[in-house]
Amino acid sequence: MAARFPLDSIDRTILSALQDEGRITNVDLARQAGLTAPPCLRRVRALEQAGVIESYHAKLNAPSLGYGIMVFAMVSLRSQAEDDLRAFEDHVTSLPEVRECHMLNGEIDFILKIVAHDLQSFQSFLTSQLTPAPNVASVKTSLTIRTSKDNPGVPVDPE
Amino acid sequence: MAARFPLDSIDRTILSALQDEGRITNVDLARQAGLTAPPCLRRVRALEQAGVIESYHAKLNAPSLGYGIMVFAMVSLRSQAEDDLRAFEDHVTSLPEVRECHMLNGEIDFILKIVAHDLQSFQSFLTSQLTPAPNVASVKTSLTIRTSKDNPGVPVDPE
DNA sequence: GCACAAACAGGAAATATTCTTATGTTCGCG
DNA sequence: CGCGAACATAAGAATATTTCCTGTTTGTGC
Repeated sequence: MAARFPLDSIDRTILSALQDEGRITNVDLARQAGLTAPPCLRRVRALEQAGVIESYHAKLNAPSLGYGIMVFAMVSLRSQAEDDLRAFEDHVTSLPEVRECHMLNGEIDFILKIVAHDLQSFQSFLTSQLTPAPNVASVKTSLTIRTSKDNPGVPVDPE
Repeated sequence: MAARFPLDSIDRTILSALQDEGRITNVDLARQAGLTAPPCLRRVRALEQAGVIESYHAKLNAPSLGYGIMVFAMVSLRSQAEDDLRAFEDHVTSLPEVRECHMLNGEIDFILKIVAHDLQSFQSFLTSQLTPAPNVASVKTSLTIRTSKDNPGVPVDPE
């Protein structure tokens, strides 16, 4: 669903509002978009169908759930053959502590966003699950001290 | 709202469901949690109030909105004095292309997640907004080739 | 140029569903 | 036995969703 779609100004207003406030009611959304409820809902459904809206999620407070640690890991592999890349991706996909995995260009092959309950459990995760994984050449990790900006998605220009 | 809160198994079920599916109806959520609607809604409201649920967001398809490029930028500053760190954070907060800004330990001071319409607009953003910013010592950027995992938030263990 | 039909998008009204509040009821505990 | 906490039931209000209708635009044939 790569969704090439002609998005007009009303669609963008809707998308921006839903990205900011995913549980806004359709009535309020329609008001913001300058529509009545039915056509607004039709547009939302069409945007979902087309894959422009991929999903909806609650953003949770990690510390409240016992996750006090967030780490970025820069991983380099020994082989960059497609099969080996896939194998690594499959491996990290199966690890719940790994929340994001992005393949990069340059010397670093992957950057991972990892969460953990505390430093100790992160260390044990690192040495038991990540560093010894097949084909891993090097792992450099950096602890997050604080996050000053964490906006979802992309800017939605009114246009 | 750092929210220390005793979360029982039902709360965790609710949080997990909302993190996965932010627009689930309270009726369905209650069914999953093994409750009727009213106590389920009370719990959701309490979790929102306590800051365990911070917000809700639609996840949008970036390419559909014309954002084909995602980049990680590793930034080092000349001074790590708190005022200088804050100044840099304030600066990137004002840049819509920068979606995330995390302060790290070690040699790299910040990692930024940046989106752009294309390589050209990213280059111009980089050279006009980021590299020449006050106190910036070095910026290393890595283009995202593909993202194989992009899960929201944290794992929610049933416990 | 003009009439017409088809396709499209929005609005109004009606219905179904959900949310929300008020009011009992049960259970565990002191 | 009384109390408080948490849930269920029930009712009313708000919302979502469907259906149908209207206006506009587009393209076509005369």
